[in-house]
Amino acid sequence: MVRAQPRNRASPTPALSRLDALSPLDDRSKVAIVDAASLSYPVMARRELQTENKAIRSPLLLLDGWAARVRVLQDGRRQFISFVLPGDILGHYGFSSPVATSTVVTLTDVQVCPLPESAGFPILERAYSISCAMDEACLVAQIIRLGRFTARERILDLIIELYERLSLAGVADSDGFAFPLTQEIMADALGLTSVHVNRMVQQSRRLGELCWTGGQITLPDLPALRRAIDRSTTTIRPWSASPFVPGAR
Amino acid sequence: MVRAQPRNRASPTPALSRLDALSPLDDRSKVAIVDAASLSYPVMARRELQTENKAIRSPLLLLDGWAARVRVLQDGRRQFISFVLPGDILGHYGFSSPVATSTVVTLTDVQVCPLPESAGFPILERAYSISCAMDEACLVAQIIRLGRFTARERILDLIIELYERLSLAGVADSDGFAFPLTQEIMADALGLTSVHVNRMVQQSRRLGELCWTGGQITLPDLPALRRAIDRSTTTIRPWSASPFVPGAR
DNA sequence: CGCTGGTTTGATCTTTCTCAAGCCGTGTGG
DNA sequence: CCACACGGCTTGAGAAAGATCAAACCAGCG
Repeated sequence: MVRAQPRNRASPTPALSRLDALSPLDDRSKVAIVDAASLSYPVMARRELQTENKAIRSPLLLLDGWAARVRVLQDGRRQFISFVLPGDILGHYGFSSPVATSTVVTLTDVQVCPLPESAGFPILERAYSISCAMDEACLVAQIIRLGRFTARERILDLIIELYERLSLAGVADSDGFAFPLTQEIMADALGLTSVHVNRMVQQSRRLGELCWTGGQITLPDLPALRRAIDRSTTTIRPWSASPFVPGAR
Repeated sequence: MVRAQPRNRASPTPALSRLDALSPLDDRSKVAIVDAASLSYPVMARRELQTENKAIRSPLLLLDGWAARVRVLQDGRRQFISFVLPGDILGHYGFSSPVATSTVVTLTDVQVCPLPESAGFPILERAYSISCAMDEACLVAQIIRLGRFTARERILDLIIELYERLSLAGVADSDGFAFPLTQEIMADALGLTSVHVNRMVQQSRRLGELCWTGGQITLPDLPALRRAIDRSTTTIRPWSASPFVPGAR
């Protein structure tokens, strides 16, 4: 059966690459993703994909572009909660909750498609479940940044996280990646002002740890950066680092 | 069949109360909880219930006492990620991850028991799933606090959240509740120093919005507080509060 | 050419941290 | 019964990180 091919159909590659990296997919799952991607449609920047407390139309798969979970306080203060990158899942909460827990806005023009149903696809289900665990890990990372990192650490740590997530989706190469965030958005993600973000970024540029121009970022020495910042979710530390050591800061 | 009754067995009531409030339980589920509670055992304060990157022995149900998810950086900075209260579930991640994503320490002496299996209990499964969604909502709330709230707002907002969660488990009454956290722990949860927490708490006491003595807290005018702080996860706001209003802070 | 959105810079102010000491209640061993 | 050690709370003075306000700059674009 020949399916009509919509022009401008988004590539399923980032989603395939990411989900497959999280948990190896079988052919059936891959076909499901490719099929879903053929139903992709574009959404312009600055549109709400999901609105807090409103029903979720259907869980989505982001195929291309960037989005973010955000909350805006009554007095206008804005906090970006997390970023949604190509290959990420949106609005899929185990099996409860027909209601969105937060607003999701597009930061760039994006391509989305309905998320393939996982019922009866244990392999796909597993991938979704791991994706969900990753989301949680990102929230935790965000808490650590906001709670205990300095401005400079916050900025670099977030950039590294985004870089690593983009790599998973195969949309970053070792010598740089497209970075569509403005300094103001960074500020509202990191609990800072854009002025301060700017000054810290400049400092990092001067130190040669960060090249950021024209929506492109390169990290000249990623391993060194990872060491400088405490990016050690995966590190096992000795007893001395017990949560109850006194004199900690 | 008469089961031997261990002395000092913890009450299943908070867990029952909380889970039933999240999603009404049937008798079968209640029996499962009560049975599990009969297997409860005590753990002293300042012990690790779960260690980051170590295998999870088995998912747990906290029956009594307080615990917290925490991360400690190499240089000793400590961040409490979230608090675990009576009736809360621990180490249950959909069906993936045999590995703990963060360390959980007891803050007081606690009583825990193995979490009843939910396989084949759709009703229990649903309650767990909602509990899990609540956990996520708490992480998001924590991000908002750390990112965009002032010190005073952070403190009051966290106290209100804990009060509301304790109410769900039925272990808080309108005129106050037991509050075992030290100001230092509050500080490490809120990204502040204990000195500053102390000063802000005193200010709130002077203003009469908070009574906190001897491990007991009362909130004389909760509705007013909720209004003063932006605690409006549940509020639907008009278009003007779009994530992209300019001039926001 | 003149907007527009984003970045950069400077000067000043505020919040929060740091360090250091004192206080207070509780429990413990002499 | 007292001394004192301990954990947690309180207070003060000075320092630093980050916010605020305001203006200039700069590139892309209609």
